[in-house]
Amino acid sequence: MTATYREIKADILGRITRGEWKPGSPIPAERELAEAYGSARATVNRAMRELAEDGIIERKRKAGSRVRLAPLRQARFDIPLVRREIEDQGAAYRYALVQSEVGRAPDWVRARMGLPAGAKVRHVVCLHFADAAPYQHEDRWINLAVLPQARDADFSASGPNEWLVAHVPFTEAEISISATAADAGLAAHLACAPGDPLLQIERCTRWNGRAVTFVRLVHHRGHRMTARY
Amino acid sequence: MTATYREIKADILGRITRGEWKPGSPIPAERELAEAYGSARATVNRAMRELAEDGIIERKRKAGSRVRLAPLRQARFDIPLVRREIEDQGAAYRYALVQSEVGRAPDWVRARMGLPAGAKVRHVVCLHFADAAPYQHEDRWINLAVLPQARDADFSASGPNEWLVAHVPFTEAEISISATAADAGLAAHLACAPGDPLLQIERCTRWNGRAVTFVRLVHHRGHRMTARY
DNA sequence: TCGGGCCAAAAGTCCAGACAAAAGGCTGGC
DNA sequence: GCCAGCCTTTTGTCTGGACTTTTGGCCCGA
Repeated sequence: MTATYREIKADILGRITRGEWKPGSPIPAERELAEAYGSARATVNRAMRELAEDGIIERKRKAGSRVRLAPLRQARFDIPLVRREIEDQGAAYRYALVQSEVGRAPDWVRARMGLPAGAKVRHVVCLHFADAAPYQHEDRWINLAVLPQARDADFSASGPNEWLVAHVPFTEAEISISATAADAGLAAHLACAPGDPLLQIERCTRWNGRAVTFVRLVHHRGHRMTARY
Repeated sequence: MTATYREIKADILGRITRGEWKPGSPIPAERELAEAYGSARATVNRAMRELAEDGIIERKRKAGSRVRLAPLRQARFDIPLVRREIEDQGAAYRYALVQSEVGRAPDWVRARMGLPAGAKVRHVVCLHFADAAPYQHEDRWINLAVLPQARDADFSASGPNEWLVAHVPFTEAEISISATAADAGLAAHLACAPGDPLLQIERCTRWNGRAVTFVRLVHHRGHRMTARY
């Protein structure tokens, strides 16, 4: 036999999608499957583990594996750099700095980032264009207590995200997606009408538990994020 | 030594986040790491493989592993059943059917689902409440050519999603997120003002390449999807 | 200098066996 | 009947070894 873990995974998935093994019903134990496929248990284990990661099956020691009842499905959205995102669509990327200043963080930013009163931040507003059309409005706050070098960084030619990936090691982040209405400023920058519904992504990045940067990305009218699973 | 793959993964990740191994720079080969950690190469392999899946490092045969330059980060959003989503928030779930009919799919739905002209569909509109507040507006189209049993299913007491997970085996799906403005009907159902920005999720589910169902989920004003990575 | 072909290095996979860790279920005492 | 504690099943992980596949880099010839 000598089935690869990919073949085993595909075969099991096939039995599930064809309805051979129904939601809630148990799947044979690893030993049995290993014998059936003529491979080592480790190989079956890898196939099953990946199916569990994909949210297709549930596994419990002693109780065995079963097809998930409620398909707790998860969509993976890639979050590339805006430049990449735009260039991958075959459009020309252009960047424009709108505003840049250093000062004390306003209360709502302090609350979001968990900063102490009077914390110094660098505030940058900029725009990302795909060809001639505005694509994304970026409103970024950088915690100068963690990243003092950001005070003097030059964001006139390229965006703060590109500077950040080059200067900050890997971090944790919390990301949230919502809908917002264009105010006058956003409408002017994104070439839409005030009140238009826009997709907004907010991300707060932390390093060793301290907030490094908070960014609010508002996309052009009609933008959609797509994923497959 | 006898390090577990979790410990190895955490240690490598630590070296990366601490900046010890910088973006773009190479990571020692599996053999070397295995020796350093005093474990088998398979164990190191698993740690590295997961780091690659998480988008932290890049791996290539012969070339070795290196810390990713552009952190192609991916956010995972769980998409549970609405009932679960609401009950997990500690609110009481309530369901209400608004409209249900069988007929020919309008053109825009046919285009979205890839159906032939004149295809018969069941169209269901319903609402999901968290406690007394409207939470989500569901506009669903079910392809009766694939699921003829859906013609006579009773959606007056519980939503079509619950019926579907019980009657359809696992499927592929395409999901997309965008912002939309409330029209008069949505405003009335979701207790918001016309024109309010609302978060909209559209999902088209396929089985063996044929569209099973297309659903448009519009959330209450202010809803946000959150993920961590 | 350029290109093709070969080689070796690195990741990718697999195996057979072992032990670890949950956790369902049984049994016996109350 | 109920509960605690043990037993056993099942998954989770690890080992040391092997073979496979990919591919960067070297060598050599044109």
